[in-house]
Parts: sequence; C-alpha cells; structure tokens
Amino acid sequence: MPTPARTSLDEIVAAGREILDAEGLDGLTMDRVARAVGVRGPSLYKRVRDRGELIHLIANAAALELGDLVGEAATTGDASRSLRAMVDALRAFARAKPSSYGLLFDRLPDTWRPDRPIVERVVAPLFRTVAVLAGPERELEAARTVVAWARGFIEMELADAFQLGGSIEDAYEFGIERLIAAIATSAPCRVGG
Amino acid sequence: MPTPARTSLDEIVAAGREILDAEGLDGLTMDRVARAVGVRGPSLYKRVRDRGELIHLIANAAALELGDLVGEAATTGDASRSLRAMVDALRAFARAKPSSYGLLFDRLPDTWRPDRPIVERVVAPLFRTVAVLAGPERELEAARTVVAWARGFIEMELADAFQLGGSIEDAYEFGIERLIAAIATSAPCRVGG
DNA sequence: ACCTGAACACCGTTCAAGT
DNA sequence: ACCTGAACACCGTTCAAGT
Repeated sequence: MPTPARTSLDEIVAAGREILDAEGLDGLTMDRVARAVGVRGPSLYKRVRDRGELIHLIANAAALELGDLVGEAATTGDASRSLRAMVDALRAFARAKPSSYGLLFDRLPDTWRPDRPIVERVVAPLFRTVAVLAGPERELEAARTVVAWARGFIEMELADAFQLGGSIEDAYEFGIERLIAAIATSAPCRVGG
Repeated sequence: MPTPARTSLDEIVAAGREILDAEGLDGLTMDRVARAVGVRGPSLYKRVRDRGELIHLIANAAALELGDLVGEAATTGDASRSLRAMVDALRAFARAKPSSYGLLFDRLPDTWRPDRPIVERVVAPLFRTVAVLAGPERELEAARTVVAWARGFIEMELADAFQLGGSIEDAYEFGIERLIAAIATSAPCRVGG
C-alpha cells in the first residue's frame, strides 16, 4: 500500500547544509539529518546512495552559493578593485561558513567534491579579471598564483595558524596588494590604491 | 606478577608514522598500530591517553623532520635562492609524505596539532630569510604572504585542484618568482634570474 | 606491571517486516 | 512506495580477568 513521502531530497540537502554549518562535518550524521526532516536514519537511503552522495549534493549547493557571491563581487569598477572584491567575497564566505568552505576546498574523498562545472563557475569570473591584469599569455599562471595565495591565507586564518602576533588584517592588505601588483604585466611596482 | 613490556612509546609512534604515510589518517586505527608493534588495541592505552594523543606525537615527529629539511635547505647562497630552496623543501616533503604534511597543516582538532615551539622551529629560518628580503618592518606580513601562497599552492597540488590544464611547474615557477620579487623592499620588479 | 578478550558506544548501512 | 526497528560492521575505549 503506497505511503505518501514525508520528506524530499531538497529538504534533506537543505537540512544537511544547516547541520554542516552549525555542527561541522563530523556532526553531519545520517541520523542527525534524518531526524531534522522527521524520519529515521535508514529512510535517507531511499533518496541518497550513501552519506558521501549527500555530502556531494551539499557541496554542490555550497559551490553554487559561493559562485553567486563571487560573481556579484566581480561587477565593480576596474580590474584590480574587482579582483580584490572577489577575494574579499571568498574570504567572507569562509569566515561565515567555515565548514561549507572546507567542504569545497579541503582535501576530501573525490566523490564528495562538487561537480567540476559548478566549481568552474566559481573561478571563471576570477580568471577573467586576472586575464585583464596579467595579459592572456600568463593568465593561467597568474590566476593560480592569486588563488593559491588566497586559499593559503584563508586556510591559515581558519586554522588559527597566525600564531606570531601582529595584525592579520595588515597581512591580508599587504598580501592582496603585493599579489595584484606582482601579477600585473610589467608591473610598475606601485603598491597601494 | 610484573610482565616485561613488549613495546614502547617510541616504537608505537614510529609504527604510527609509517602507517600514516602508507595508508592515510583514516588507516591509522588503534588496532592497526597495535598489531604493527605486536600487541592488541587496548594495550596502547597503557602508553597514550587516546588516539588523539598518538596523532599529536606523530605530528611532533613529522614537524621535527620537516624542520630539519627546511633548515638544511636554508643554508645555500643569497636570500632569494635560500627562500626558494626552503619552499622547494616544503613542497618536496608534501609530495613525499602527503599524509604527514596534512597532519601538520590541515585543519584538525587542536589537540592533534604539533606543539607550537616545534612548529616555530620550522618557520623560523623562513622568517629570517624573508626579513633579509623584505626588511624588518614588513617581515611578518611578507613571511605570511609567502607562506600563504606556498601552503595554498601545495594544498591545491595535493588536492589535484589544478583542473584547467596548463603546466603546474610553470605556475609554480611563476608564483615563486613573482612572490619573491613582490615582497622585496621597493622591488625593481625584475622577474626571473 | 602489562596484556587480553569481552563489552559498550557510536555511526554507516542493510533488510525484513510494517503500513 | 515509503518508513522503521533490529541487526551487523567498524572503530575507539573501558575494564575485569589473566600472567
């Protein structure tokens, strides 16, 4: 005898995202998610193959959100300002939702990672802006340099790895300004804005 | 009736390091380590409080090894070359022992992290060299910029995050050269060398 | 003193039985 | 069709009992 569904995949993913951000990836247990949507753990397996697939769907949703935020940040004036705004947006997302950020960028099982096209939508506006600054021949290397710095800085900030005192904001300002100057074609080494 | 010990803390930590590098952090189970030293899982609790403490001791050992490697790399000629060699050493360690590297730099529970003095021994030679290049006023910001880039680049390399083609070596060369130029005091923006 | 098997907690997962 | 309790596997941890 058919029974009406008590939940849905969308509801499960939405609940999973909230639990991830509130309690971290370790807190994202199948039973925890199930009870949040009003069923028991085993019922989730009607909608997802396993926990990894649920995490993958949550990662896709987080990547889409981040892509929107970065895309919106990119719409401002000149290329330097635009790049700065995009990195600011990435950093703000990491601080607001560190567990979601970690799900997108930490080393985790491949099957958990968001789909590649969705990730490319996040970095595409960044690459476009870097191309303006660095010139098309060095676009790839320049973008990778900026992204590597941004990811490393954010990772260290989240991990509380800046242990030697000093101002983290000063380090961020110094880093982003020097990076932007450093990737510019025949950069005149003017620092600051 | 006293029984002679069948293993030791040193042997347990050494076995743990091998298992970590061969099978990853998830493979580092208490029973796996115990059997490697000839006892059963529960016996380890005579020597470590819990799995976290064992991981912490393994992290300390890995940090000491990495500190030696970075320190040795630092002894070459001028400051630019020395800094380049140290970052190369860091990258080589990450590639040779990605799980050990991850244990030192990934976001993990605080109690698992290596002791701060041991970590400071790793970065100290790097800071000294950066101070020569960037000048003492900007030493901290400059060191953080280089370390953030290096960590981000290595993280992306380990995570196989360079998905858009192109040469990863080219990106590394581009990054390290531009970074070193960018942190130098009133850098003349000469690239290469 | 040190070591072990049995036991428990926790969590992912399966499945037979309910509706 | 969907949901559930019971059950199992796996792993960290405790502990009473062995030597």
